[in-house]
Amino acid sequence: MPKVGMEPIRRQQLIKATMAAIDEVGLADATVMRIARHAGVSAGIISHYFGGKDGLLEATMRQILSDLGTAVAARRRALADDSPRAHLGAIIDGNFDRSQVTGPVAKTWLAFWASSMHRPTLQRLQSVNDHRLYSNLCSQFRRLMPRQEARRAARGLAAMIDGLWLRGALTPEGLDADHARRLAHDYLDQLLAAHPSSPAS
Amino acid sequence: MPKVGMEPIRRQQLIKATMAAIDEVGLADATVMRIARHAGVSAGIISHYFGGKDGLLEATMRQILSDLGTAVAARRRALADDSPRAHLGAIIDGNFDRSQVTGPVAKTWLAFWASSMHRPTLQRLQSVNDHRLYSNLCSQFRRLMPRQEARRAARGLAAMIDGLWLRGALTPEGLDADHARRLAHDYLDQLLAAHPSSPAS
DNA sequence: TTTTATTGATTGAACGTTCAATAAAAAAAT
DNA sequence: ATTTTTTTATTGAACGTTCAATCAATAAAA
Repeated sequence: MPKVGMEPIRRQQLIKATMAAIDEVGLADATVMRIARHAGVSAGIISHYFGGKDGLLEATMRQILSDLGTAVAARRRALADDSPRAHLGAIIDGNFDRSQVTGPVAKTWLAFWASSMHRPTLQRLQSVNDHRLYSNLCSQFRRLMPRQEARRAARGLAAMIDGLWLRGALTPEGLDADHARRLAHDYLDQLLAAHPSSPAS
Repeated sequence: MPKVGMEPIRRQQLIKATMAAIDEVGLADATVMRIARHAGVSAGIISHYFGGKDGLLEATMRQILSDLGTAVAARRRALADDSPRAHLGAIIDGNFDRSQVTGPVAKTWLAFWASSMHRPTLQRLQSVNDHRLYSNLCSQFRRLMPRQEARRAARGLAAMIDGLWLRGALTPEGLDADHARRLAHDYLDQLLAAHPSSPAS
């Protein structure tokens, strides 16, 4: 079947296969051969398109982060009003969309999260993403409260989002996105309730 | 140096060395030889005392969970009053003690968390521990609100605790336990504020 | 002298990477 | 249109490395 212009197709195939393999047996046992089998290709092709296993893993993490960023940005762009609460709500919803919070993506994300502690490349990606979330939250809270408090609120909401999502990834039944979203929104309401310019929702 | 009664000493040594190795290079690169070197012994001894690498990893996770349980239980026993708020506060504080939230323990915990998704033995340990936390939280909230709401509150607080801790494990500077504790307590206050029999703190 | 604790070289399995060989499509030539 | 040539995509066996586990040998206490 070799045709011209296979590169983007194969890259996408292999990234998806990587998530499937990690979902199936975990990052530690996601060998190149298992990933290749998921994609229906041979093991050698991975080095050809990604320079090696590490390149594929990095590309996979990039894909997940990029999907997440897209989901958040789309919801913020579609916002009716420009209030801080609306933006913060959109950020929450975007984080619980996460281009399907479905099993494979969630487990892959957590696996990368853990291994980003010791792989500089992944750590950089994770750190950039993390800073973006924090800074987005912070600048919205900043419109309603002094800097110090805004920082606290941002840290709290970020922790809540990550915590809900982490627990979702670990429970065998998977994340109940609606339930998680509701808890996060409730927390957001409580954070805003103590401050003046927040209309009762 | 071989003496009689080395077993408990070596076991403790090796468990500590396991955390040190995971802190240093991550679970994936924590080989038996590296762990043994950290403990100042040979690689073969691991199989002798733990039956193999898996046995050592399981024992290490058990140790962490047991330390956590001890920290929480101690604070609850030392409580002055028996109010739900006091118990919940003690649970929070115990979780942010975690027998030192210091680097090695925190990173080891997160590493196990991630790999518990695919190792049945670790998953069982993690699940038992998780259920204990949730059920403790739930029964205290239950004293102040109807079951449905108590469940929600317990889920929310558990997520907040895990989220704060997770973020702490990932930031290079490590977890700021005081700050995390304060955020969790604030959230707890907000959860309780909406309900009758909670005196203003 | 017996028992207990420990070592470290060895073994076999598993892994990622490489690369010569191959197969299929595209392009060029007839 | 058909054949030939070139290009692109892919394979899978071979290689070197790394790891966990084993076990005969050893060393120190009892």
